[in-house]
Amino acid sequence: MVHRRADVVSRALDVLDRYGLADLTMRRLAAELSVQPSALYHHVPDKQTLLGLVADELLVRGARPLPGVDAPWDERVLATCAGLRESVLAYRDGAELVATVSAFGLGAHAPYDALVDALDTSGLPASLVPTAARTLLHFTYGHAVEEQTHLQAGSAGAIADGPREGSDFLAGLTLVVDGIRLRVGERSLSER
Amino acid sequence: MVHRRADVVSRALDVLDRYGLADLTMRRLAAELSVQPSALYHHVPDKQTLLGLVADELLVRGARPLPGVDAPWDERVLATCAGLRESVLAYRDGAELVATVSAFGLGAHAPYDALVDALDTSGLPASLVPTAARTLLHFTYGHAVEEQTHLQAGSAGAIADGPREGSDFLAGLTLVVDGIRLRVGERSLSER
DNA sequence: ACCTGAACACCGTTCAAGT
DNA sequence: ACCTGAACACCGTTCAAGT
Repeated sequence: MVHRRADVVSRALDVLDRYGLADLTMRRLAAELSVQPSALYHHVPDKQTLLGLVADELLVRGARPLPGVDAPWDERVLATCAGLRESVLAYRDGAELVATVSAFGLGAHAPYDALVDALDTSGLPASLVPTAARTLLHFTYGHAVEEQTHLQAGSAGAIADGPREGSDFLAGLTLVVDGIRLRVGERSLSER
Repeated sequence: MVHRRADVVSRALDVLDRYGLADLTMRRLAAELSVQPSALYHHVPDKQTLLGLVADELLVRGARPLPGVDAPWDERVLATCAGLRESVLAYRDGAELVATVSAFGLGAHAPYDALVDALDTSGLPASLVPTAARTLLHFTYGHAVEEQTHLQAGSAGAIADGPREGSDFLAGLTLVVDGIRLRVGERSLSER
């Protein structure tokens, strides 16, 4: 059976969703493709790179139409973070995968770029835009990883824990970066 | 050579700092203690638990005197987050270890408890205190992991990247949780 | 171009047995 | 109580060789 890189990546995403990140091994993936483990290295240089590609594929599949560039900046920011959260929660261990890949710079650059793009029209000084974008990603990933950990623990019965409010995501979140208020969800931005 | 659990944990922390999280293996640690890998299971049920103990030991060693309970709540919050950041940055891969352990509920409960404690005196409605505490931890861990990734990449020469501003941590950060402003560094807290 | 087969250098964990 | 020795069931990756 002959495969291409895209087959390997989409099959890997499938394995991730069905068995989890810990079971997404090169050997498991190879077996799933009815191929020897070594054959994977014809399509991908190493596992690290593969995970980056899987994260990007996950994000592409979860992508929804975002507000246009003419929309208010805070709507764009909120839609980007909320969409990101929805995308990573849609796949088993998706939050951990994307957060890891992002931290190591192996992929998942699109959300950062989208945030920078939206923040560029916010009136926030350009020098603070990267910090603000990273702060929003920190919160979004951190929150999503925790949500997913508890959601999955609940369904697997691994951790016995109280129920979880799931709807507080970015609810009225305001970040102030160096004295600049950056409110998400209400479009206010005031200095000092 | 006879060991106790404390010896295993502190040696593990030593291996973490010298060789990194990826090289903190049961076999490596055993070799470091001049013992067979199986001997470790006399002191610790599994690796997961060990990592939790190592994270807690790291936090204990990095602990500094915090403002007392009579101090302003925002000073206490800021000191907790800043101290947490300092502690995890002081050990190689410390941020990743503590963040992971914390996400999986295997340890590192002290910072969360300290934040809840401080926020209890902030005037924030009690029902929002857990969310606020988790939000602050998300930001602190996310920021620290990213700082450390880039710091270590720079010193190892693995990733070539621009220089990094290191002093923007919690600088004027305000979080608004459900309409309640929670400003850190200036002790304001206003509703709506 | 795509894959096999075999090997290398590792993992975490278990368990009977020793002192 | 603390540890050894040996095994089990895995890893990621390389590389010569096949079609």
